[in-house]
Amino acid sequence: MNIGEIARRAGVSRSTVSYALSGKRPVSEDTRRKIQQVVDELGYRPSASARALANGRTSTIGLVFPPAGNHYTGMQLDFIGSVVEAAAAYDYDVLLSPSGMDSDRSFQRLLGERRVDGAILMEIRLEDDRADHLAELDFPSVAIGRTAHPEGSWWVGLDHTALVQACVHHLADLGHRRVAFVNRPEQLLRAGYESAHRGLDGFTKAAAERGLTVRTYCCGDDAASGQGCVERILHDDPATTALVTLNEAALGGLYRGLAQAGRHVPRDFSVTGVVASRWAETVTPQLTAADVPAAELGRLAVDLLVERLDHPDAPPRHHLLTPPISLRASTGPAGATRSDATP
Amino acid sequence: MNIGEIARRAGVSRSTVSYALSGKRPVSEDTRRKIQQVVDELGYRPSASARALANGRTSTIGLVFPPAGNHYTGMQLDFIGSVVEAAAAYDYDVLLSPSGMDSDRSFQRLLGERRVDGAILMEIRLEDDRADHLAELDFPSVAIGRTAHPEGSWWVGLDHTALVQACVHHLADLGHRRVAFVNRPEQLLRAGYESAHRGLDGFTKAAAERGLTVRTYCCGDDAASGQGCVERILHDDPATTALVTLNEAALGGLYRGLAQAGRHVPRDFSVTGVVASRWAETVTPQLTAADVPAAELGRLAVDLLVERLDHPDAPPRHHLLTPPISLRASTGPAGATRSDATP
DNA sequence: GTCCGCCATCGAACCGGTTCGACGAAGGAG
DNA sequence: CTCCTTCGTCGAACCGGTTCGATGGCGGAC
Repeated sequence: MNIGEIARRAGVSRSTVSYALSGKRPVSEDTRRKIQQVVDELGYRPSASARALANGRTSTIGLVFPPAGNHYTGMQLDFIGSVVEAAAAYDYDVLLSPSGMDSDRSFQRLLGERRVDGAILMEIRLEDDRADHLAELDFPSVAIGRTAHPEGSWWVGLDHTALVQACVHHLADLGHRRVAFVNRPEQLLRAGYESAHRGLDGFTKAAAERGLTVRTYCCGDDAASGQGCVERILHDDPATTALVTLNEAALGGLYRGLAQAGRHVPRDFSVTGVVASRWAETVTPQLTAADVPAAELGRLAVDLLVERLDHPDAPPRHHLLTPPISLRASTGPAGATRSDATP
Repeated sequence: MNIGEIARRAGVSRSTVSYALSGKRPVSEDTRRKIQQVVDELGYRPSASARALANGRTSTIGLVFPPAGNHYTGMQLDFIGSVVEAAAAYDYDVLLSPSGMDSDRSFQRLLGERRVDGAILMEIRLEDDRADHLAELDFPSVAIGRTAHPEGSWWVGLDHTALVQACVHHLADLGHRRVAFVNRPEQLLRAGYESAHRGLDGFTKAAAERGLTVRTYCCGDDAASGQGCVERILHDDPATTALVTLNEAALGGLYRGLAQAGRHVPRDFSVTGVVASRWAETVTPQLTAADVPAAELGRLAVDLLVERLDHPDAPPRHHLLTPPISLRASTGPAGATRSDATP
């Protein structure tokens, strides 16, 4: 079942078989047919390991994501799916690598043992040692998200700052004056996760611009935390009439918390944020939100990585996406009937 | 940066380096130290491709899941995460393969090109050509789910029949007499997806046992379909007071449909089913459901696969899980106030 | 002092492909 | 008829590890 066996049965040399299959040198029509026939007969496929060893490319890309400790969110799922699909279109396989730190064993495997030709990094931090490490080695990679200093590197990302700003302006336009921000978990914020930081920046900036009274919260990635977070918000400032969130996984909990506090969405309270559309459509009322185009980001990341692999000297490229807010049903004008507004 | 370089710098032969690092033959303490020092200095790591070629094992397992066309559900995400994590603990990498059919290009890559040592199959069908193909080749694999004839093969799975039966009995015990079943999409049922079939069987069987009046529905994997499905249910039989579902992704839509029809959960209408706990807890009221232990299934699948790889002649093993129903807040006694019950 | 055995190390072959340089036959130009 | 190309094919080297059999040096037993 190796190339020598094919060569013998076809009555030619191993190199001829190789050339016939790769087309890298001309082979006479007769021999080509003969070889192809033997190959088809035996169902021969060249060994990926041998090929990788010989030409130094594995035809595999690594997808590096954080360890499972914190739950995966729906966004991450969509990324993974679209990356795999896009990679398959370019004839690349995808190797999953759960990796937190730079010194990580799994990360070392990918790079040190040369298991992959390139890597896609998820869940980028503003100061990201994995990204720094890859840049240092000049290892082909594309980040999903951008670090504090993205110059000279390849990435695709969402303009979280602008997105959250748009959410705040949307609420301010509706007349909301007291707004809360529900961020990702505190440990992620402290670790420097890009979306958490830039989202928070955008929130603070836009709130200042519009002269809003705001509070910001961190919230665990699950329903119970979301519910608790709403309780904190309404306890800290019962006059709050709206919130903006980046936290997809807490969304259901946020809604539950509001319902239990007797706040009707959107009549008494508006909710918006940055969330993948399939999750925005799951809650009732459906969430008015900047839809995260996770699948598109995944596809673009693969496009960029393949370009970088094909042209090692190409100048860095990136894509910064700013999807519009999809108006659904979770936001409305402030100052409608609210029980505790008229004591 | 290859083993020859290490050997030269340490003043020994390549084989000695190999033995020093693998420990497969004794090496004097002095040489071992010298070699280790050079290795550390240069940060040497043996090439995975070369090693795979030499000893015929890639230290990689393939995770085969259906193409992205149909959305991924939360369950699948949890599987992927836990499989990757469990595999890492055994020093295996995970290669993702989107694969529908047996003749699939991607599937051929995995097997034909020997990219992986073994495979884990997700989304098993009762008659599954991928599973048959693997069994025929005697290729080490573990299925998540079991085919119609699982004898002699390795698998982990959920007893969907028993789980759905438990749901039906729970509803019947509460006095519900007219119950609907919301299954996965019709195309998946027709394709023979195991969970859809066994779940339906369990539903039909238990309903007959308890003498219930039932209807069964297929429902797309998204919120809009769920909402539409509830409309169909209430149109077909307005006296329906409960439903059982396997369809995680439609859950939010089911709730919305009920709310829009003026049915309060759980006062007017009970909802239950088989759903991962994190999703059951997202909706309000939280779903009483048999919690799918996706992470545990993933881990067990890896355990079994590794065992099979280590002991090629071991007899087939499997794990059939039947998690209990978690009582939450979405079911209640039938026959409470219902507007259209008293015209 | 000689012989035996063990331990540590080495050299060579092998895994299964790719690729380069060379070589022989056929065909065209002179 | 010879010379020079061109085309198709072959053999050998190489990618970077692993593994087997062989070899050399040393110490202990007699």
